Amino acid sequence: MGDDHVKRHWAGNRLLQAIPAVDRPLLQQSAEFVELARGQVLFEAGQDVAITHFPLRGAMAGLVIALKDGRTTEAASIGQEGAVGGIVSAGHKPAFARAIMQIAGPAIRIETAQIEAAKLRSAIVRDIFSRFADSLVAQLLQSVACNVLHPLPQRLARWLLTTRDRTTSDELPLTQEYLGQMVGAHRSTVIRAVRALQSEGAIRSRRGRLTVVNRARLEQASCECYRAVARHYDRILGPTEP
Amino acid sequence: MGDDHVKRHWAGNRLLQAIPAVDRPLLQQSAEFVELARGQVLFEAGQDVAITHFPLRGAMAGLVIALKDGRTTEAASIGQEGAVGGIVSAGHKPAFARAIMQIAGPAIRIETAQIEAAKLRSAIVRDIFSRFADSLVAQLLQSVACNVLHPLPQRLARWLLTTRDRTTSDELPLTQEYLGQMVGAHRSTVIRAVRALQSEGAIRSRRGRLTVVNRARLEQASCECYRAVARHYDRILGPTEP
DNA sequence: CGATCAGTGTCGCGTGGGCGACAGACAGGC
DNA sequence: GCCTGTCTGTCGCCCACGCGACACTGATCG
Repeated sequence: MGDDHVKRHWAGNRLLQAIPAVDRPLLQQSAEFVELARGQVLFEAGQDVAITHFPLRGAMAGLVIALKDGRTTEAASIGQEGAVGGIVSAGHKPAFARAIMQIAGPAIRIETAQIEAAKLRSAIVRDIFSRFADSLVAQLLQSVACNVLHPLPQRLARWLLTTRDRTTSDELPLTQEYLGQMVGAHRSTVIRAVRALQSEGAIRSRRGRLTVVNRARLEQASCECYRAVARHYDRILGPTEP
Repeated sequence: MGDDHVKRHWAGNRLLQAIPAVDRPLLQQSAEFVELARGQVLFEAGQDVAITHFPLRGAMAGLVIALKDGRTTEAASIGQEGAVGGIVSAGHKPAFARAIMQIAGPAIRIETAQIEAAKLRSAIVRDIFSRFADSLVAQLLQSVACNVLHPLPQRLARWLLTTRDRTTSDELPLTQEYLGQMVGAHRSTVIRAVRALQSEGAIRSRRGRLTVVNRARLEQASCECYRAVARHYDRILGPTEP
């Protein structure tokens, strides 16, 4: 309920931060502060999404598509600039993808129904969520093209850059095996790409931890897709501080 | 304006058809019936989307991502089950992708602002568009995964199946070169796949025209992605007649 | 009726990357 | 300390597909 953590961390998510003070009480009432572990599933494909999660600084969730053969890919990622839940579709509909925590961290959880209520009441709230939905779709559109047209090394660099943006941190705690599942590539392929980036001085890779040491170099190694989406995010959601 | 064609063709689009009679007048007033040619651009990336198009039977639009090097891919397709315009994001925001007619045909065009007005007034209208937005996102999510995990022949079969569904027609007037741009593959690769499908008796290919002769075989040749998305469409938008 | 052009089909080369096997490094637990 | 499990790194095979070159065929138009 009216958790103290909630108010303290409210501004740690850009969507929540943008909600005008007048409209906050209802949301804050049903809001809870939670710590989410890596790998934690927020909802499964096919489930109704009763709760919407707003990742706070450092945390990142992913929308993951799982195939019958067990392989998975991350189709979109969401960090402190957005929310995971009934974002695009209002009301209760079965989720199409699984939402899973890719990078552990704090979040605020609010009942989706409350958000819907707030949207009905406030044009600004509607606008805020609609903007984020638009950005999310942009991310998806570009990823569809990127996945089919760009070789893995560039896509990997792109993924690292976006993840850095989502978490606002240069330290990414993840194994390369995991990384492979994200970008839909084999582990050995990932390693080759990681090593290349490392020898260019863009990143540094240690056991279970990956550090961005030179953002500019990384951007140079990435395909244009990163910039294209980032620009749209800035335009629609307002610029981000690095 | 109150074009006679409009009322006659209104039910040719499933979204418009679902709009309750009470809410129609405002929309119908600003609606126009148009014939759209293949290759016609509905809006460019970066433009504001003032007009929303509702394809009618036979017509299909695509959201296309263009790269700097000139290559393009279709990230999503929209037919008589949906609309192209300010679907996900309300209000006027720059479009992220280019919308282009992939298969020529009729459509109804309505000012996006009118649709927004109708959404404000009617919960059902809101629901209808929100459902379609949800389906569109599902299509995108699956495509991201599909493009990275499935080989071209399966993806091609999937594309043909969805296109068949969008246009509700077994005759697809398109060249293989064009087909290649859609699925993001080289022409020669497309031809190999087409020939394979043809020898399995799933399709028939003639100059600038492609015919689905055995839907079941085509579905067998496709990856699971087709079914996954089609099921979601049925669940969210209601079942389609074949 | 040939000329031209758009579209289809064939082939071979080169490579990105999937896939599996195996060998080190670095932890934490005993 | 050693042991076990997790993570990183290397290597080689092989196939899908990008890419370009070239030949064929059906339409349209003077």
